[in-house]
Amino acid sequence: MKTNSSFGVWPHVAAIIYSEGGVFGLVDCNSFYCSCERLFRPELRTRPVVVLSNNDGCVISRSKEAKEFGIQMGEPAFLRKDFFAANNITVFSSNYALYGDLSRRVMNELSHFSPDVEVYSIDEAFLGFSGFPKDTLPAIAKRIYKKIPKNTGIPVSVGMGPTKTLAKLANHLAKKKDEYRGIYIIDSEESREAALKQVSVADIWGIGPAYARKLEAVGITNAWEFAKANKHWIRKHLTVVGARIAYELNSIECSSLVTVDPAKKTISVARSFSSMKDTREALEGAVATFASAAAYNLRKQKGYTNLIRVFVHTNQHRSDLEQYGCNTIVPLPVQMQDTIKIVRYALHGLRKIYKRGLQYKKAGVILDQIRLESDQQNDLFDNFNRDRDEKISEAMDKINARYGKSKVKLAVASKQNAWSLRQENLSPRYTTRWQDIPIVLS
DNA sequence: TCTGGGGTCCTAGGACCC
DNA sequence: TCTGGGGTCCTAGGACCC
Repeated sequence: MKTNSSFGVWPHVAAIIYSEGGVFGLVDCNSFYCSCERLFRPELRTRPVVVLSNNDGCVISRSKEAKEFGIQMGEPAFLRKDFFAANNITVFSSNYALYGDLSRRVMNELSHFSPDVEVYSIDEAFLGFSGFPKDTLPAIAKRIYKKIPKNTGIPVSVGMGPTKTLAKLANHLAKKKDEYRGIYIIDSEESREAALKQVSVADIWGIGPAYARKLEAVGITNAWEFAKANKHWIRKHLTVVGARIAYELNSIECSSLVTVDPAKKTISVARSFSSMKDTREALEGAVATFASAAAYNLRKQKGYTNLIRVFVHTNQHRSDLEQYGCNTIVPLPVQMQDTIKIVRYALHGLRKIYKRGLQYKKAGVILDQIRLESDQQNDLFDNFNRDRDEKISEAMDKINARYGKSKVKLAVASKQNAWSLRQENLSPRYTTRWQDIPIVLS
């Protein structure tokens, strides 16, 4: 490919560089899940706290105090059980109903600071500040830093910069270095250089362990060196993804704000079982339940799936047991969205891969090739009663919305409680369940 | 006994079409 | 002797994110 631009093989970059320079903010909640739990347990405010993943499997959130104990992200909880007890570290099972609700409150507060908010994940958002006078940014950052904890109880860090990657990097510094007191703003060449020199390549947004290893192997260790490195080398070894990151670190915008959440292209539901399962019936119960949940999410975004994947595998951490893992693709004759058909095809897939006599630890269902309703093509030879099955799903959704999740489900999804989660330290749903709302005594 | 879950994007290669 | 080539779609695998 040959172009006239001096950007050679990156014409898309040439197109972007001449657009107006923006300003982005990244607001990130500190130890989000731990902060949510502490909100209703004020006595824990200065105590070490950790939150565990589904099934109480591994550590997924740590308070500052817990990090100081050397507890790592992703550590298996059972290895640390005694350590937690010995050091008086409070442990919570994850409570997504609570975190989701508090996340909505934080995002709502953030929308008061900018008309352009990209909710990037449950605990962070990008804000657009293009057109805001540069000298107002420090005051805005300070207001966000104070207002969010005041109004929601959740502490945050604030980063700002001319690209999303720089805002993210600024946020990283704001959070990691106490001297910045939760705020870092890149608004000059000096502040950009100072920031890049303090961040190692592995901590750049988009650089994972594999890319970091490649960079370190050629002597590139921090973000400043990466930004200055040869772009052809980067393009070749880190693909266009790496090249975009390098440009963004040089204040050249390659990624813009996404303020409407796009429809998902795949929807997956998968769980590890709290204890291993060996019967086909138990796996059928799990797969039917996962397929039902996935189908419900599919209908929520008004999508239709064209292809279902089903997978199962044994416990990979048990070298003493026979290992087996398999996934299968079930192409669908017509696109579909109703629970009854999706469960039927998912179970068909399971029967193809199920092997007798093994101890299964995990299963999952993935709906793939999702298209929007408006794109739907009717198949001339469609011999299903689409109308009937879709009406049943619609009725199930209505009943469940009114009387509670999973009040109505397919019989097969009730087969044995194969996949029930272990949640030994679950907090109440303080904000989303009437019975769990805290009572204040005056 | 016990090791999470849900996504996206990029690339290379094959199938298929005209 | 000479045995196309471009476009699109799909998949698998790898890398990344939270």
